[in-house]
Amino acid sequence: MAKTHTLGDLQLAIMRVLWANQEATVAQVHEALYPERGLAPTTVATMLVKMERKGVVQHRSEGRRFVYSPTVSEAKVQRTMVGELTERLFGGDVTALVSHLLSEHDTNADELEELKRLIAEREAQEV
Amino acid sequence: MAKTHTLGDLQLAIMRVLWANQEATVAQVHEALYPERGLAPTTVATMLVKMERKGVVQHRSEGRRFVYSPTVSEAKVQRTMVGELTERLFGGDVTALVSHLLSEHDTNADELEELKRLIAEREAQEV
DNA sequence: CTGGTCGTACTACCGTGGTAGTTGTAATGA
DNA sequence: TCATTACAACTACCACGGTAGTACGACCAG
Repeated sequence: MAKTHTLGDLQLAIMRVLWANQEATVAQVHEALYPERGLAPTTVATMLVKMERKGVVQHRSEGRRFVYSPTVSEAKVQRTMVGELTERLFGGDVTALVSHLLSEHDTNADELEELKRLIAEREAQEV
Repeated sequence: MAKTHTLGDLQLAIMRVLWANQEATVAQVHEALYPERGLAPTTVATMLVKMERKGVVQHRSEGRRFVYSPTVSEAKVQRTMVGELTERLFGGDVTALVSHLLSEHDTNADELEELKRLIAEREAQEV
């Protein structure tokens, strides 16, 4: 059931604005997204209503305006969505996903260094 | 608008059957998926029609039956979908995705070893 | 007081994934 | 030959992401 926290493209764009600002009015979100997307303000408002119904944002009234804030963290959304994709595409095998990233995405030397560092860091914690 | 190669859950399940068997009839796909999903045969057939319209499978007639085969590779679909997710969720930063995997997904020691091996392998090619 | 503007509420529409019933036809078996 | 069955074709729905117009109430400027 809990299809929760799987967001579409626009929804993620809106969340990014909210995550970056803690909270924002419809107008502010619209303003932030307009340059790349050129959406109508009502589109953003409608989407926010849908997102609230779904439980990923909430709002409070400030005068006539609604101030929206996220109710889920970026990390949680990432966890859910990456987990779902890993499950669907790699049968839940995380190393298969990383392996894929290494072979298909042309990872450069710097990135490889960075990855080694991340793993070493992780190993340190592990103990 | 090449939104191509972004597949839903059932579509991926169907593709996995086709990838595993090179080709399959509707009945064979249905048979393969029935245990976990309990779908009607017509559901599979309808989905295959939609997938063909979308260009990810093709079919040839064999007597009265249709034999479907994939027109895109698993690697290509993975590349597209992982790429999209990476873009949407991590602004295209692959190391951010891996970092996320390491911190949120509880990666065990064996997996870490495996990852180091993969990176070393990759580094060897790099030179 | 009154007209425009700001901003939410409501409604609508399209595309697509997912699910399946109904129908028509062709093959098959009694 | 005729009934049953196996299949594909067609049609229909729902949910949801995305997009936006219209309507209505509040608020501000003359």
